[in-house]
Amino acid sequence: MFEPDPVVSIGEFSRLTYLSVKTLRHYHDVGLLEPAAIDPSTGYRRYSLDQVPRAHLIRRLRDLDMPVPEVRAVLRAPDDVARDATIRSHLERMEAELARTRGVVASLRELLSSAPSAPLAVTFLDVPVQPVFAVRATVAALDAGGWYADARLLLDSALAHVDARAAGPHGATWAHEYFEDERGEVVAFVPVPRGAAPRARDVAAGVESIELAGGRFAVAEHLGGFDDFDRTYGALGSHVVRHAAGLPDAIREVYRVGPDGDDPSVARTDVYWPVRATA
Amino acid sequence: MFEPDPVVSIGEFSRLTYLSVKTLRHYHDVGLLEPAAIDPSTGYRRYSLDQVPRAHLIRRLRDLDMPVPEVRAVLRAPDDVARDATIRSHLERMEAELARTRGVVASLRELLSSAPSAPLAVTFLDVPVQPVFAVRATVAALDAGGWYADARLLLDSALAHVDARAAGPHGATWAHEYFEDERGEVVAFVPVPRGAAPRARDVAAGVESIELAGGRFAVAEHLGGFDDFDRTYGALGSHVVRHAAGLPDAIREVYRVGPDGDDPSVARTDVYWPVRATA
DNA sequence: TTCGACCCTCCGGCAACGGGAGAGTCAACA
DNA sequence: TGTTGACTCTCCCGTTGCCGGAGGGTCGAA
Repeated sequence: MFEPDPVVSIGEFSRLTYLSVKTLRHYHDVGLLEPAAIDPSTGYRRYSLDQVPRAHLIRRLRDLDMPVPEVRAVLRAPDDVARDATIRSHLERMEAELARTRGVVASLRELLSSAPSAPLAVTFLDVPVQPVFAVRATVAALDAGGWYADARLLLDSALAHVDARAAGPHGATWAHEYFEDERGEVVAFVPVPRGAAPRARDVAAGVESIELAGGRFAVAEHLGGFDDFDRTYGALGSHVVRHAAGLPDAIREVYRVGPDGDDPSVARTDVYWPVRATA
Repeated sequence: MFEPDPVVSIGEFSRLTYLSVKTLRHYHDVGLLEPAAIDPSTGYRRYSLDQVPRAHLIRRLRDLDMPVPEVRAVLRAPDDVARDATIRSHLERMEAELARTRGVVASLRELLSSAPSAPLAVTFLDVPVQPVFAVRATVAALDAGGWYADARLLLDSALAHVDARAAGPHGATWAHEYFEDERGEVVAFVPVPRGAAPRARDVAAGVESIELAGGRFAVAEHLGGFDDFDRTYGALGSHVVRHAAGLPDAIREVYRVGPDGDDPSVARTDVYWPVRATA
């Protein structure tokens, strides 16, 4: 007694799955959920009842804004381990996004609290050439956080193997295109004593030994996390526009005090904005 | 000594605001942030430094996914009260969204927990005609929650004024198009004793006195909140496909036990799926 | 003058569908 | 056996908030 699973029309399947007819057709087009059969003469889609659970899974994943290609990966996962890994990584991204959102909300409140934003203290400094270990890449703004964390690990590792202390706090330079296109060259660096050279294997991993150019900079201290960086940039850049002439060189940040675990409010960053040397 | 605020090029303004050049041009197009001046011969945009704080505010609101028209409303708000109201309502929507997401995650875990989902108990019932007070509307799936809450208030108010008890728990019928197009006619109802009639003023508010058609239904009980409704529908509908013939009439839900505040797990809903009467 | 960096305006594309037109199909009732 | 009326099909375009790129003008310092 073999009883095949009955098939239903797209409208009926829609009621069984809470997916709209349009959506079902779309999932067919993109290969997420192929009908069990298609009438060759009329083109009518026929869905089998055993496709219902699969549709329910798709619905949940899509409700969590998982991108369609990823949903496809989950559905095609060879085993539960691979499947759960994909799902978990998506949930982690959602967590990260939530944390970011919380930061932005806090920063928004701050901005609206009408504390007339203490006028930023800006000083002009002539900075000498600085030997550093550096890791360089063209990075999109969205990836910058993760990329910098990796780069920093590389730098620390290189540093640990040359029997020298860092000659100052970590930092990074950010090219103009990074701001204008949300993607540009970034150089993560850590100052080293003159003459220090990384091991060949660190060089192979991407660590360079270079010198940061010296010159004149307008400098301001940024307090707190990344969500408020724009305010310091705005104030510092405005100051430069008013009182000096900017240069097309990369902006430099020096992370004197990092965030304390989850609390970004203790962070201290010096922002160096390159300006024309006064004659 | 009047010193006008300096103006800067779009690229420089981009650095002051952390907004990409493309984005700034886009905000110009959609009227979010008009440059302070435009060179009539070259078309070059010039931004004034005093536009920086406004740009920062826009950035934060957009980072919270506030739609552009709403951002515009915030910027044009006549006073801080109106402005904060718009922002608060957006934050509330984000909270609601977050709650929904949590529900979906829980429901996803449940689905994946491989508890082989106890086979749903389905019974067939012949239901008599039922007089009800009803509120009727064509509703989109996204608005259904809020709409039903309002409708229920109307029904309860109508009921309170006719000196009659409800003759059964609240419920609603959902037309086929509601599932197929994510938008369709919904009738919220509460059973009343035969002969009860609402006040004229409740009628004016949208309350009708009608009779729900009787007939044969496949009935199953759904446990818990809305995020899992698709599973009950899937199981119930599949059962109908296998053992009866469905009808194009609206599906009926009876909310026997509602969610307990934030806890949807105690809710009990009977789902009535119309089927052809057995001859 | 000349070069490279900067700026302009289109035009097209993205994700994941929804709306709607125009036309073919199906099933139940008369 | 028609004849509805509900159902389904395939395009094609629109949505939101930008990004990428082409093709071409502008600016400023050497």
